[in-house]
Amino acid sequence: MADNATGSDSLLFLTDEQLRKGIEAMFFAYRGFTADPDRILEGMDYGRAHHRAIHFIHRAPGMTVSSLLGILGVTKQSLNRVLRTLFDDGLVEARVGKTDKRERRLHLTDKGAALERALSDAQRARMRAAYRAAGPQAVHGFRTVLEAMMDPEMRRQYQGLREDTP
Amino acid sequence: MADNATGSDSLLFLTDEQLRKGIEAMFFAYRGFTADPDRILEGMDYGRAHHRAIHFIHRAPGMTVSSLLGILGVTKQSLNRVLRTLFDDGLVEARVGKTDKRERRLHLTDKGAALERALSDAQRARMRAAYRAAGPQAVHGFRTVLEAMMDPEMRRQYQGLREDTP
DNA sequence: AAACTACGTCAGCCTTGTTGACATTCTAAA
DNA sequence: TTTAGAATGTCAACAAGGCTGACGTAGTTT
Repeated sequence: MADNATGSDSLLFLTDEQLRKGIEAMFFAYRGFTADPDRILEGMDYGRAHHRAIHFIHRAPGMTVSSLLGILGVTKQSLNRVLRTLFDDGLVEARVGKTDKRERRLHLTDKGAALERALSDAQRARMRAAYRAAGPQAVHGFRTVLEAMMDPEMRRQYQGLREDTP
Repeated sequence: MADNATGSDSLLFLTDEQLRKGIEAMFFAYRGFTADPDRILEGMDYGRAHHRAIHFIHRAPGMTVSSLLGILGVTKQSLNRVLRTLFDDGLVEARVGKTDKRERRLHLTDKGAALERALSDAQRARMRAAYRAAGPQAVHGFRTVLEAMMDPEMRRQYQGLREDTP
């Protein structure tokens, strides 16, 4: 439990009203969270789904299609539609697995990495501004609560990603 | 700025790596955030869009269509499709404005309030568990960072809603 | 050889967003 | 008192990005 620093561990932070505020904060903040990348993407032929794929391929290069599927939590048909355009446009390339040739190991091309940078620069800029305004203590709390909100399976994905090159 | 409680206001919390963790935390946590209501809704003819409308009508009864439009940030055509089904199914009713008869003041019916309760009970349960696990300090930080992430306009919506009955 | 796995693909459907155009009713201003 | 504008509803068409179901092709494992 927390360290009761205020002296009033009054549980007032668990009232329905406080919870409602938290719920709405998630709703409004998520809009801000996606707004900047969305603005960059619009006009291109891409959307938020492409952003997510690019993000996670960048994060763990060499990731297989099925592990990306697991992280994104969509069907392979849905992901495939996205990946196909990324292949066709030369943003992502798939290399046949070394030990298991059925696997497609996903990597960003230079072009893909450039777009990734543009998107994540925009998203990080907002995040950085928010972090800076809130301070390190708040950031720690922010992360703690978000982690506690995740489904256990997602929490594993969140914590467990590593360089996916065996 | 923050109160530098740790003695090391090292700005290490602003590294790209820390920001990336925050970004992914938002992504995974938002999935958990919507999962429970989505489960309730599926099988009914409703979706997340209906949930949002119901939530905000509950929160500020008597709200006009255009202010709901402003909060949700969608087009009137899109909202109308949702509202129409809610009217037809008797979850929401529209009362003509007293002073301005062009306005439709939105209210939940008993049936609508019942669904709202089911949805928000589920969503609050997860939120409450997360809050309790994280503790009051963390919750405060959570809210602080989320607020700082919002667009200014959305922040006003977040802070400014009041009983919308003039 | 048979079974299973990883991946791709076709086809069709749904929700929820978008634009554009237009109609109605009511308010407010000239 | 017209007239402009605001609040709302609605029709049509389209797009993104989810979904299911079915099927095919490599490659692996048993």
